[in-house]
Amino acid sequence: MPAAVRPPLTRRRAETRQRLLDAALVVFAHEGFGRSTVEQVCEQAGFTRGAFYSNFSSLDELFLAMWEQRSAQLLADLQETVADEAVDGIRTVRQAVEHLLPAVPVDDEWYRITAEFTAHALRNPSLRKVMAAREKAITDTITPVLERSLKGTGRRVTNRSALGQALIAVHDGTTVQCLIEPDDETVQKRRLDLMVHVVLAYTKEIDR
Amino acid sequence: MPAAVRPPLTRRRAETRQRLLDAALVVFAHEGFGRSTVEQVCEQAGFTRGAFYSNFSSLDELFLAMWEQRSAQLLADLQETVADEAVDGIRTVRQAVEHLLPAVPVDDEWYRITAEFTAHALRNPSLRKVMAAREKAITDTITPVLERSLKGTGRRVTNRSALGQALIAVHDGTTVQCLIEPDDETVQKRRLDLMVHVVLAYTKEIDR
DNA sequence: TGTACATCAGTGAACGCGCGTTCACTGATGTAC
DNA sequence: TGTACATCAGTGAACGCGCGTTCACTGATGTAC
Repeated sequence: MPAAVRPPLTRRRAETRQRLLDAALVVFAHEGFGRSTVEQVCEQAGFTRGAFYSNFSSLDELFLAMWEQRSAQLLADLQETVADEAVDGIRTVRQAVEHLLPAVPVDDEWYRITAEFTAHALRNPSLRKVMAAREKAITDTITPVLERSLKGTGRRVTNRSALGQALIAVHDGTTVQCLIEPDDETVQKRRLDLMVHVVLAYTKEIDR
Repeated sequence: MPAAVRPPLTRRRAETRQRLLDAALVVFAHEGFGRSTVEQVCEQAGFTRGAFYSNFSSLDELFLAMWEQRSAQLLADLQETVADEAVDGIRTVRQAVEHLLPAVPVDDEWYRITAEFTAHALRNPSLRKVMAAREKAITDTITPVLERSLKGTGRRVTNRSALGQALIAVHDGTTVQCLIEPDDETVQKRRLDLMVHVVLAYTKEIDR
């Protein structure tokens, strides 16, 4: 019972949309957004091109819808994964980072898409806003989770939003490095080290 | 007098190649690599399509050639800019970072291209190697320059290559943030802060 | 330095495919009685 | 619950454009004498 400003959106229609969104992820990751065609997306989804135009007005629109849905989903998954985990055993910042990092998967496919979306957003002011909003959402999700993990370490965050921003930058920057050299273990280790250093820099010991 | 394994490459030919490479930068930055066409590049360069095929076998090849040339050029420029500058006045790590950071311009156009090249490289193993090599070249250029700037600060680098890797990650990660929110000064300031923290983490005081 | 010739490099027309976009249509879904 | 009808949602054919790719050609460049 949607308080429809938009047309009611029947079940059939919602399913078609979703199949197109799912197909978009697969095709864009494989071909690259720029090289993808309406035809390819429809074939992947098992529809004819008419179905596409009945649901979206352009590939750009589909790309945006898919990216927003997917990144929201990733955040939700992250939160769910980490929310109920015990943090009792965590005594050091390194342990806290080791606890969180695996919850953010280094996903090849998704990263390709994000990189292209970023490039795309840099050409389009309204997409920049979408990306900026997404970044804020990530910070808002990550920081509380991190603070919870830090409880047993005797340290507290000194500047929440600066830490959030720093972690995103480091996360994104090191993700590329990990994906470019997937067999190099040092890259992975240094990624973790760097995050630990950053968390240390933006927290301080609680004086009692 | 090239020790030609490759055909001698006359001057005319070299100029045509270069004009195509320059045109590629403009067009790819504007349209995105995936959305660019041979026709557009040729028009920008002032040639017909035949000229393109006489010099490159595909847009992919042109993209790679352009990216390699450009990023080598950026590194060379960086080195030249910073090489002769005085570092006498530098007494703190913050000053050292403030000295270096402006030498690496935050270039919108170039970043778009790099982001797409990254996405592209993630689909293509031999391009991954190109990117990995590039990253090594960056580290090799940056680290000595940074060490020179650190002379007056009484600190020395503890792990060159880890620091190099960390700085690249932080640089790339924060560059996106700066480009996404170009009007937000905090983002810029925090970028600098983060770099300072990182340099501090990977250096230590010289004990005398 | 000038001329004749050979090779090279870019021209531009031609071909055909693939794709975006539209639209009359039909089968699926929902509603009223 | 069943039937008749209305609306909706995706089909698939059709159209045409833009582009990739080729190639016989011509004008530019280089070389030998």
